[in-house]
Amino acid sequence: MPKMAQTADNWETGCAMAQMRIKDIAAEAGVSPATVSRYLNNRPGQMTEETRARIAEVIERTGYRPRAAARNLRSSRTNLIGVILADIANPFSSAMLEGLSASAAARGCSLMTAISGNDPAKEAESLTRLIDAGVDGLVVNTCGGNDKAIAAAAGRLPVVLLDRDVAAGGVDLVTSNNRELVAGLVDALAAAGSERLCLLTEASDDSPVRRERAEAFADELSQRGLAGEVVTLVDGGATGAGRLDETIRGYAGKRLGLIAANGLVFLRLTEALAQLGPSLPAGLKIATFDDYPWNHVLFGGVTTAAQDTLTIAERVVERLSERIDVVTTTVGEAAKLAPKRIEIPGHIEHRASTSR
Amino acid sequence: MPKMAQTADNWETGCAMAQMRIKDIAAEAGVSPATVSRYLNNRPGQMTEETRARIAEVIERTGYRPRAAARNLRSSRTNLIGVILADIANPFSSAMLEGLSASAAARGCSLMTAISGNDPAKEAESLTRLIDAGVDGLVVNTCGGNDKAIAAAAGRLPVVLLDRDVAAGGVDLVTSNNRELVAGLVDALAAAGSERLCLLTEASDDSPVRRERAEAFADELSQRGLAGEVVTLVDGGATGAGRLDETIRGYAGKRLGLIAANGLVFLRLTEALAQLGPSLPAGLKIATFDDYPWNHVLFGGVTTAAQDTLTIAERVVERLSERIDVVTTTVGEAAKLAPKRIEIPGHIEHRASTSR
DNA sequence: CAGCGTTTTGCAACCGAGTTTTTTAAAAAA
DNA sequence: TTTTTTAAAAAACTCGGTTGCAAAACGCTG
Repeated sequence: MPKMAQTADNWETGCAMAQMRIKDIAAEAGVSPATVSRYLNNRPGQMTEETRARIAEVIERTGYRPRAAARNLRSSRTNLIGVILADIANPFSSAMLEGLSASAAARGCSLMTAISGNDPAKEAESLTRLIDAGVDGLVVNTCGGNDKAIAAAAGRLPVVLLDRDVAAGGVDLVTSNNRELVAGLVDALAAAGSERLCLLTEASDDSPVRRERAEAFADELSQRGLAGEVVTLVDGGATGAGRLDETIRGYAGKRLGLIAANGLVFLRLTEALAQLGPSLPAGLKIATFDDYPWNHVLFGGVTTAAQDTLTIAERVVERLSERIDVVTTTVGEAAKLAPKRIEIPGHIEHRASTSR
Repeated sequence: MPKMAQTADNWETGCAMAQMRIKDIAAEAGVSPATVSRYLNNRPGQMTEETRARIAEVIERTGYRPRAAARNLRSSRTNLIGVILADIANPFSSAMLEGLSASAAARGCSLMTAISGNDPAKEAESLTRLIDAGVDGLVVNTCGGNDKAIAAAAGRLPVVLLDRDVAAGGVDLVTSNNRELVAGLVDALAAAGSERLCLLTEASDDSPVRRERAEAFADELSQRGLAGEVVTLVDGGATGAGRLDETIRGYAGKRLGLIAANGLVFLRLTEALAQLGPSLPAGLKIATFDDYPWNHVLFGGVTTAAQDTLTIAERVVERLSERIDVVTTTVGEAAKLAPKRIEIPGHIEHRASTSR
């Protein structure tokens, strides 16, 4: 029987024994560190079943775990995915984080997260901090204002954008099919009898997503020959409530249909409508983006454009993995994968707020 | 002028230049790697102001960043904090994540996050995965069922529990002062004229937090001589709605006051009440834990026990840092810090639902 | 049993920064 | 000018796995 490795036993406490190194395992199993390493990584050179079993036994018994830092240094791979989120308070973001976490874990990766809170400076800082930490790739839900830095990062390591694109393009992007979702909501409102539609937006949101939704909205209206407009409901202070009142009163009794461009706008809309009563004014129909749990409850259920967050997350990680594999497999020059835009279809949850 | 280091320039693209190493910087600045290292870490040996400036210039110009993996290996410190969250959909968790992220960043640390989704198996897996990744410390918002594994982890590296304790104790815990919050809500309802109070709970939630709140509730009632009880509102399916109806009807007109033990329960409560009308039935007062954005909106505003998530997050990171410093500073035996329970006071948001 | 191909295994050189020790140079004192 | 004191920089070794190369062990055939 091979003698106990020096560092394995701690006579003092018996509990907090010193960390074992691969060479300790090797010594105890009577093989070389290289062999243990090959065992741990399933490397080409097959080893005797007997050797394999002996190593397995020692590792099992000692509870040995290889030190990640040493591994990273040699292989320059960390199995870490960096994630930068603009606004974690948004349920879309938290659902996304859960999905990313699961998809990454399924591939043996962990997530390093940073939250910019919609502050470009923080986002830039997170970008460098995560890259410095050595993440293998980055998922960025950008708040805007760092397009150049993000593009530069994408030139240095795999980057996949989440939901929001950068102006110049050229970086992988996974997003919902916003045009279809807008069409779906317009459908629902039109079917509910709305004659004039408003898309309610937020002044501070100048993201590509908002613009895409606004464009799609305008296109849908003209294609169907419907009347309507884009209204900035949320504009810093409480001015929005007045503006909404105006909008609603202006069209009172005229079969108005409202679409909240995101969850925050919907929240404000609800606030404003609450003064009018518990159920919707007669003839008023509403629908919203972002599937908050409260959408089931308010007004007896609000028709919602729901994004398929789980699939989006899965595809993000999948695409990132592709890029990571390419980078580690091929050499510099040939490692160019063409940027790709991936749209994941969402679906419309039809609820009471757009019933006839 | 010192000649360009070999790896610094890339004639091909000019953009993706090879990573520089500390020795390249040293060569270019005409000093030794050790000197650059001392510069980077502000080590004791003072160097000539001129040397310092030259190194700074080269680092600035080349955009050199030390490789974290190499650093980690040598120092066995990663500046990574592992975070395991039970349920990210809960706004408490997402707010906490934002706070932790900010507090950690302020200390130069990044967060590695894992989400258990209230699954003990996933939690256990996350525990080992994060520890294997080499985090300096762990923040755990446990879903339960892993008390032994968590205690064992706490014996190996700094661990601070968030909100939910483990049965055996012995691990640092940061939590809200739930007893005070319960007292505050009872106060608010009593002041609003409620004569009989119900604490509405969720059957599947068997956490120490729920138990603490239930106990505090019972204590408050007996101290004030108020009538009341704990009612399980949410119990898997829709049975809860019926149970609530029963409760409300049973006390109709008797000045009932309801407290939702958490946000999910409150959501179900809202659902059930929605059928009765937009505003609360006469004489019924409600209050809830968990400060969701919707609490401002529903019923004209719902009185809420709000936790001070930012402070909780800050104290968690602070405490974890203390432990990390102790571990890295002192040797094994002396590194025992007594476990500590830190309670952060929250506050009551008084809103329309408990007005007289 | 020699000869040859195949697998298993060990040696030793890494990865890149940090740290201790030694050497060299410069400044101060004699 | 020479010797002593002090500081700055170079060289050498460390951290703990990984990996190219080559030697050793093994199995098979003639």
